[in-house]
Amino acid sequence: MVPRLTDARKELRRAQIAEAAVRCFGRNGLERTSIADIIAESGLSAGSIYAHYRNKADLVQAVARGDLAERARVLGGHASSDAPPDPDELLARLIAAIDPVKARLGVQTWGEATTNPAIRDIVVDMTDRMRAMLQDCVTAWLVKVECHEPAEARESAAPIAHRVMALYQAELLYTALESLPEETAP
Amino acid sequence: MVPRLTDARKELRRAQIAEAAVRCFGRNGLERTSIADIIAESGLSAGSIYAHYRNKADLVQAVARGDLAERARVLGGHASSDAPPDPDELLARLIAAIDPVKARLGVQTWGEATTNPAIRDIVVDMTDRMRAMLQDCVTAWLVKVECHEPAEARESAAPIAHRVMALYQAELLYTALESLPEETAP
DNA sequence: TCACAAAAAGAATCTCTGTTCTGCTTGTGT
DNA sequence: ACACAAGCAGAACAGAGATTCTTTTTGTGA
Repeated sequence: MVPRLTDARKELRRAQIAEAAVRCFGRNGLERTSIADIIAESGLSAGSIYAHYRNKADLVQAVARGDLAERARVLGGHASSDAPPDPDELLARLIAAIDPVKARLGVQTWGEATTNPAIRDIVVDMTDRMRAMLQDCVTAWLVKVECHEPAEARESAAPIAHRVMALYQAELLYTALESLPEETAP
Repeated sequence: MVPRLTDARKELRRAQIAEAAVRCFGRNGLERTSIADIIAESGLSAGSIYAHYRNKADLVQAVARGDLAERARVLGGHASSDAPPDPDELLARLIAAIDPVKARLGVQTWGEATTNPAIRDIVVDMTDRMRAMLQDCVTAWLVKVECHEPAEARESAAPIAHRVMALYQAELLYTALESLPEETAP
């Protein structure tokens, strides 16, 4: 009993594959991206990809999870600053941080979620989590800046957070629709 | 030179095929629906389908166009009543009219639009048109109920319409995510 | 440095799907 | 009522795509 790729190395390969997949998905969509495309984009081979992901669905799932997690991370960063921004400012910051490629991937993920239970669970879970973070942020603003009572602030924050979330998602959609995917090299 | 299907009959067949396609798409998604699925759902045959639509992309396009057109029609009906509703009421009415199957199809269409220029154009065009209708409605409300000057009302209506649109689209997304597609019969 | 199992490459496979082709059937103008 | 082109069914085809299998390479613990 001896050799196996170190876990760090293994994770690196997974990331390499996932990143290539993100580029392909952003360019051609989840379903129109073939394994061959990902092979070309990553510079790896079929065997290698299947050694790291059980199948394409597994890869798509990992990519979707990663994308949403990153978006949540960015949101967390902008939301939990010392001086809580007002809701308009919060929304403006979130919108400013939107990346077109990720926006396309996100919207594709929504489409996939409508018929794919695994993806649906990921999207719903992440959306709920992000909304909760927004609510925290708005609550902090209500308490610190608007001098609300903490008890009641949390309640009033909920519908505001809901709206910020909705407006952010709509903006994600518009960004996705406005940006054209870059062509693949000839 | 003699016989050809009357135009009405031809349109009927197209509709029959399109409706079957809508059911399939709502259940399995745009890309995971095969022509065989649509054949089974419609009770027609490959030959017949290809006699009425040039290919699958053409059918998808027609379905997307039809779905968006219907949504615009519904919006038009709710928007252009004698007593213009205030924006909250307008939004509530739009949301109440959402059908889960159509919501799923709509979200799938967004996903497809991110990488398919033909679909993208349809979505963008229809979105703009719907936003304009909302703006008309909000303008009417500002003038008739809030007693604004018509000249300035149109301008102030724009951002309100934009927000109503965004909140409506977000709700479409939530409906699509919450509703599970019904299983196909065993 | 060595031994060897895991990992990677790339060919091979096998299924699935869009589209076309071949006749039979049906609706329409006369 | 009839003739005949269009409509339609269903088999056939071609191609693409996911996944697996075989062989070569590579990284790790001793």
